[in-house]
Order: sequence, then structure tokens, then C-alpha cells
Amino acid sequence: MENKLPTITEIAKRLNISASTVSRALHNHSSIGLRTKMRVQQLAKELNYEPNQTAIFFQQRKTFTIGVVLPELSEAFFSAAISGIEDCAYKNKYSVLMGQSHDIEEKEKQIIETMKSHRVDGLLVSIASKTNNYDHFETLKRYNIPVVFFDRIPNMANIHYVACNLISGTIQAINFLIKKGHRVIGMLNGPEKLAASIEREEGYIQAMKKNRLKFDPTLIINCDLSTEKVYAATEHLLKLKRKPTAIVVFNDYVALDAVQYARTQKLRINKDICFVSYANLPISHYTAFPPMASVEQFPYLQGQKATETLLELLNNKDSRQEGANTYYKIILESQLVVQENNFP
Amino acid sequence: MENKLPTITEIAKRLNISASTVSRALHNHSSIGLRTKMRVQQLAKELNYEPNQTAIFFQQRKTFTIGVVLPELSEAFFSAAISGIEDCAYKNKYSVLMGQSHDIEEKEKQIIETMKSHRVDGLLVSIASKTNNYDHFETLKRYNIPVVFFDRIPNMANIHYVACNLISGTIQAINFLIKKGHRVIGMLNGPEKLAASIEREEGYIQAMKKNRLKFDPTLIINCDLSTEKVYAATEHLLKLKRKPTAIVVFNDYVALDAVQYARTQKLRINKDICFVSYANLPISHYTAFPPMASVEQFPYLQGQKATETLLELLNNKDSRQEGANTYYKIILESQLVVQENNFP
DNA sequence: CAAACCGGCGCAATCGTTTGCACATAAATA
DNA sequence: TATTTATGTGCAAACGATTGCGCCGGTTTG
Repeated sequence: MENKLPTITEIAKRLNISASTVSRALHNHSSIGLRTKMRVQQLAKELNYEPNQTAIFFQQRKTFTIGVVLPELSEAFFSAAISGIEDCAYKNKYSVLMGQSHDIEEKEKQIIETMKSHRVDGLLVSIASKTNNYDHFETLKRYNIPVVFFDRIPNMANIHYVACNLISGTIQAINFLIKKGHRVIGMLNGPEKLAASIEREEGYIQAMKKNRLKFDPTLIINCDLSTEKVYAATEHLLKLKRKPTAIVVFNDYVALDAVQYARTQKLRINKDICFVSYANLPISHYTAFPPMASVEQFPYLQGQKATETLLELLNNKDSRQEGANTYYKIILESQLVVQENNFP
Repeated sequence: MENKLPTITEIAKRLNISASTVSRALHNHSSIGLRTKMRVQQLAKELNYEPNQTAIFFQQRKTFTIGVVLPELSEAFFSAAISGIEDCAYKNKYSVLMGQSHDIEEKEKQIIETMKSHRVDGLLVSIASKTNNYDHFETLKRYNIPVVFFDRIPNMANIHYVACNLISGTIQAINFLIKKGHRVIGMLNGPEKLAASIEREEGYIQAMKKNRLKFDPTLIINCDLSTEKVYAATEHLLKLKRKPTAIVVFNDYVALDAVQYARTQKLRINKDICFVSYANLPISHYTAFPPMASVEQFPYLQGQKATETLLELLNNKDSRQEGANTYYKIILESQLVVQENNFP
């Protein structure tokens, strides 16, 4: 059973030709005669020859592997995104090395270190929410490992990224609520520094202005997204003198918690208080009080685009030198999806 | 910026010593003098030397990479499992190559092919539900790539696996229902050939026997787990002459659909009909009518154990020859978790 | 008829690291 | 003093594939 795997040299010996000829024959190189080509390919098939990728990786200084670093696979957004990544990668004969940061900066660094040492060709990264220091990404630049960020973009200059513009979706959300008659609209937003939070706020402000409604900053509250903080934030909003009749929350998970809290206060969902959120998760369909609408961010597509972009960078690594100052900034538009309420 | 990465040879040249000495010095080999060791390690640090893993992989015929093949990351079970896998792998300096079969046999084969060609050291696999042909796994044996299956185990002899025994959990579930007064209990089960389905049925039968209740096979119905089929199966059960007052369903997702269907029939959940399921997903807490109880299968733990087992196999590859007939069969016990109902 | 050309193939270097073995030099033993 | 024994290093092969260059024989060209 201890079958040594057949190598090119093995084939060469059996056919009494040189390894280089075998190599070229297998690659259909034009300088090899048809006779020899046939003989080589025949024998290769018989022996079940498969090129030793580790040797090729080593020789070509390329691993055909891309690393994916993201916070948390159990979040539907990211598991959808990685599906897009994976499908695209495998189609192009790339493999996917995966690592979760669990939103911890230290873990993120560690993973990137491991991936660097594994010599991935490039990286796709959605940064940990608590990451403030971007040195580990600067390092990658020096190593000439291209990085494409997606969804969670660090606040750095000169980076490639794919993201979903939440401003448009947020405007749609606010317009939707206003059309439903709401005038005092709260926003339960995420961490302040997060680009995603900033965009939500931006959309909120723009939409209010366009509708000639007064913008009241006290109606916007930031919080990290833990259940306790969400409860507290919801409480805060519901206790304002100018009490909102609708709240736009950071995402569907957060919405679940916010709804939960509102119910403890004996508020009637969709009557006393309405919720709109982001993500458009399928589970929303099954929940007792799903948000009335949710902003879709197309995670699968984001993953796909990010991967395409990275592959683009990898394939044009040379030409990248000249246009070294051009960076991909790909923006998808988000889209409000109004839920059909299953629990009337 | 086109910094060539420093190599061992580079260090050797600068220090006017041989590459082998450098290599040994970096590994703290005992036969190298303290002086040279220090000088080498010092210079290595200065130059920011990092070993070229691709060269090492090639030379050692080992990639310190394990492949994970599973059906669907968007299922909470698997995303939890892969967290367990990843944590364990990274702790042991292994990387994780990931692929989703999306429950398609052809895709599964393809992924395994790619991973084989990437020379992963071993594989962790949860098979696609529609996989009937196991040739691709037999092939791996010939290539001496160890495989540890988890959760979804193929019907093969001589394999390593980690699984959760659902019999015990099912018995707990049935006992729970009987204690609640139910006598006619249906089971909405998964595909017949699946080990997981067989165990559920087995547990059902055992529990009925122990409680001296008649076992009525018509109360058990198998189906693939698509929403339509679940609707049909639920309908079937609810139209039986001996109509069940409680149904044990394959998992929480399926339960959501089954509940959905029951509600279209104007049945009152937890009054006219009760549901118990498997998985114990967090989303259940937020749903309108969560199952009364759910059987926890400890996915994170399963992933962890599977990884440990694989690493064990990898580290004792030699000794595995002698005991070639010993296969790991690790069984975790499942555990019924009764939900506190948030929506009284 | 000699020169240029070309198709078909092999040689040898290269990628970076590891490791068995031999070879020094110096210290310890007989 | 001669012989063993550490102790510290270097040589060279090996891992498997790729590729620039050169060589050989035969055909076309001037």
C-alpha cells in the first residue's frame, strides 16, 4: 500500500527521456513531437500521475490559495459572503484558507501571521470590530501580498475594498417609514467609528433633510451590539421626551433584541413602535415580530466581487507596478426589502 | 520596495558559514556552538527572516493544513462546528482549507480533488446528504490521507468518525412528551439512509417500548428537508386517523416550517399540537413558536474532537501501520434542552 | 554545395530547507 | 605521545517541477 506517488522523473525514466521533456509534454508545449507527447500523456494517465502541487507552489512562488479573515462565521452575513468567495475561488482553481477573528484584534493579527507564513497569494479581510491598529495590514503591503477588504473596511488610505453603500438603503428605509406616517424616527446604531455606522447616520440625515424634517441628533444612539447594550439603548430611546414611533436598528439580530426589550415594556410591536433593520435575514420570516423592512446588503455578491477583484490583482501583479496608485473601490447599492408579515 | 525575502542561504553568506549551520542554529540544534547560534539568531531577527513554508512543505512532504468539507456553512450547526475545528487547528499550528458541498455529491468530489491536489495532510468531512457513492473517500485511503468524518457519517466500514448519539437525546425527548401527557407522538424524520435519521427512529422506538406504549410505524415519516416536503409531511401526519398531539421533528429549521404549516391549518401551537426538535439553535428564542424542547448536539465540541482525532492520526502516522485495524469512533451524548418559552 | 534554419529533445540550474555523513580541531584519556 | 571522544561545521543530496539555453540531425534556401 505504500505506493510512492509517481513523479515526472519516474515517467521520464520509464520512457527513457528527460524530465524536462515530460514536463513540456504534459503542458502540451509546442516544441515536443506528437509521438512523445502521446506516449507521455498515456503513461501519465496509466500511472495516475498528479503533479505535486507543493513542488509547484515552491518553484513558482505562488500557492493558488487566498486567505479569508472574517469576524464570525455564525453570522449569516459572513457565511453567505464566504459562499460567494468560495464559489468564485474554486471556479478559478484557487483554494480558500479560512480564519475567524471573533472580533478580537489579537486573533486577527495571529491569523494573518499564519496566513502570511503559509504564503497565501492574497487576502480577503473583513476586519474585527475592535481593531484600531492597522500595522498588520501595512506589513502585508511590504510583503507584496494584496489585500481586498470587504464589508468592514478599515480607516486607511490606499486600500482596495468592496462594500455596500448603506446610505441609499437607509434613505429608502426612512422614506418608507415617513410614508407610513412616522415623524419621530430613532436610530439604534453600531460603534461610532465603524464606517457602517457612519453611513447609516449619513443616510438618516440626508433622508430627513430631503423630507424637510428636523434632524434631532438625540434620536441617534450608538452602542456596541451586545444584548445588554442594545436593551439599554432601546430603553434610552423609548424614554425620550420626543419618543420615536419607529426605530431603525443596526441589523436583524439587534432588531430581535430591541423587539424583545420593547415587549418587556408591554409595547405593541408595529402599533406602539415599529422597527426597520438591516441584513434581510431569512430567519426574520420565522420570528414573532420581524422588522417591517430590512436593508439587503448582498453578502454573497460582495464576497464574489471581492474575490474577483483580488484575482484581478493577482493576475496583473506586474502591471500593478505602474498604476500603483490606483485602488479598487467597489460599491454595491443596498436595497430596502419590505417584509410580508407572516404573523398578521 | 521589491525586497527579496531573506533566506537561510542569505544569512549563511553574510555570516560566512554554511546554510546547514544556519538551519540548525535556528532550530536550536544541540550540535551548534552557542556563539554561532547567537550570531545567527541575531541576524535572523534583524533581517526579519521567516522560513519559507512552501519550501518546507515541499521538503517535508507535509503542509500543516487540514481540509474541511461540509455541506453548508449557513447552517448554524456547521458554522459552530467549524469554529471548533478552526480553534483547535490554529492552536496546533495547522491551517484550515475550507469547502462547501452545498449537499451536492459532484461538488463534494471536486472539493476533495482540489484538496488532495493541494496536499492537505488530512481531511474532516461531513458528507453531502445526497452522496451515495463513496469512491472518492476510498481513493483518499490509497493516498494515505486520513479522514475523520463528523456528524454526517457515510455508511462505510473502517472509518474514523466523531458523532453525537441521538438515541439518548431522542429518548429524553419522548420521555419529556410522555410526561407532559402525550400518547400519540409523531416523528418527522430526515432521509431514510442517513445515520442521523436512523438513530432518531431507534431512540423513538426504544423510548416507546420502555414506556410500554405501542409503537406505530405510520407515525414516523421520512422526507428530504425542503420546505415543500416538510409541509407535505406535516400535513400527512396531521391527517392521520390516529392524529399525533406532538411531533418530534428533524431539527429546528424544519420545526420552523412544520410550525408554519400547522398554523396555516389554524392549529394552536402548544395546545392542539406540540413540537420538539433538534439542534437547540439560538434563533429559536426569538421565534414566535419555538419548539418546546430541542436536542443539543454540541457542534463546537464535535468539531473540536474531530480535529483532535485527526491531529492524533497525523502525529502517529507510523504507529498507525501496526494498529491499522483500529478506528476511532467517538460518540458524544446528545442532551435535551427544554426551552423557556418567551412568548407565553 | 555550403549556409541558414528549424523541429525535437536533453542538460543543468533553480527554488529554500533539511539532514546524514564526513571532517576538522581541540580536549580528554590511556 | 598516541588514541579516543567530544564538539562544532561544512558538503552534498534530496524533495519535484520548470525553463533558458544549447545541441543534434535533417530540411530548406541562396
